[in-house]
Amino acid sequence: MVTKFQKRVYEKLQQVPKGKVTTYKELAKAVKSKAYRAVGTAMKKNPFAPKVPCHRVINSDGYVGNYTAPGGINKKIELLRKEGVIVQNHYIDLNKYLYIF
DNA sequence: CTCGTGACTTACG
DNA sequence: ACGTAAGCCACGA
Repeated sequence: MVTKFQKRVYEKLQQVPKGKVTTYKELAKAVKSKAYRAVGTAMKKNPFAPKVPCHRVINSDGYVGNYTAPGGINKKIELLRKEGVIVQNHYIDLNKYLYIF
């Protein structure tokens, strides 16, 4: 099922424009919560894909993180590059691509 | 209700 | 700088 918490997260995530990314931390902050891990769990579920761009969510350091969908982490990077995001060795330049709500 | 798990973060040695 | 441990929250069994 889709919990209220997840809805909030997905809604915020949809605000991230193409060519930009956000971090689990920022996303959690955006929903006034510190459930960084729960955010990750929500992405894993992602009942609204591809409506919800879960591939635009990365770790606070710029590391792409994980990705359970078919294709794995590699696919995630592909998608990001297609959107114009430069990804190097699983890392993204937050100063250029981090989207702040 | 309690326990275990995870697409995380921060602190410490 | 790097690896490990602890802290965190939400969710399913």
